Amino acid sequence: MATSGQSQRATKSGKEAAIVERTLRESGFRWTSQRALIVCEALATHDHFTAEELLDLCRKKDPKVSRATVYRTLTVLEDKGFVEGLDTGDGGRRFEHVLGHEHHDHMVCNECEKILEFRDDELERRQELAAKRVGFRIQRHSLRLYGTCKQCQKEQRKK
Amino acid sequence: MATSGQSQRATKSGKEAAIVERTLRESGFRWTSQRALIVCEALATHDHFTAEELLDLCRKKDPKVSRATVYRTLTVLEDKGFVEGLDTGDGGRRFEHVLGHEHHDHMVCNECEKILEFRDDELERRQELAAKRVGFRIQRHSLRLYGTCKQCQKEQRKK
DNA sequence: GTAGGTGCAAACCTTTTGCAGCATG
DNA sequence: CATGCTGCAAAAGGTTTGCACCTAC
Repeated sequence: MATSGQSQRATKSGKEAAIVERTLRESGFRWTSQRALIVCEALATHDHFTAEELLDLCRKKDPKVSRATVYRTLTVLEDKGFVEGLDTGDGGRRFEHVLGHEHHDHMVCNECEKILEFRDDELERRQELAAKRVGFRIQRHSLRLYGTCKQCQKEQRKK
Repeated sequence: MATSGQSQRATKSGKEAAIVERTLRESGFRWTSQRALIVCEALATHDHFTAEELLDLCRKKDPKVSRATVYRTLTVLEDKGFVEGLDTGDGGRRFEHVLGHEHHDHMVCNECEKILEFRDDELERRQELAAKRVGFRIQRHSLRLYGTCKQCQKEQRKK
């Protein structure tokens, strides 16, 4: 039951799961049914999910997946770069899958908690430049703008 | 015992503490000896401190300050913009005081945990621009570059 | 005098860990 | 069949909260 295909159709996320499988196997990890399920759910979610939410998703399909396994798998996925953790600023953490997504940054609405994604090449370039100036080698970065989204601004004006 | 001066000399951080005092009073908060102490220690620290470290600093001067009060005061200071919280990426949080500092961003070395500060006006401008494009109003932002600092790169090369 | 603030301890939440049993390679 | 992985429950951080007492205004 630990084959790559599972019952999923040959969708984009099916292909992506296969990439994860291959990479983990090549790194000496075993490919278990739990990992297949967790990876599948993580890739299928287009939201920014918490560990707990991912656990819930997995338990809908297999009620006995343990919290510890979800955490352990998330760690592996993060190490291998398939998933990226974002601090939400209030002590919490959310994850997003990276596979098949271009790099982007985030705007977090303080009112509705919505997360908007954006990208600006010039921003990326300036960061590289700033790092180069002091001889710092960037491995990854995190840019988050906190504020109020368009919709919530409108609602505030109504009051 | 809740006067603004305390025993501190009329230093920069003395003046700054007075600003915090005035602002909090004007917002309807009471100025207590505990808050004076916590603010004083937070302003005097030039490092990026954790809540626990701040508690320790405070307890050196008054051993009975409670952890809860430090947390509650940090929340107020953060709300009022005197202090800024940074997620360290590993689930922890550190704070830095903002008063008298220009805004800056951070590079975090994964090897030695050192935090370098930098600033780039063009970066700030591009962020504003990106926000404007989607009608987002920025309240604050957080940009962190994770990687390896100059020194640690050297040491890696030695090996 | 009365909010609001404080200290204490317990509660909370998220994440990690020890261990015995199980499944993969 | 050996090692790595899982599930469970307990432990470990870090932060928040309920409550009785205290203190600034």
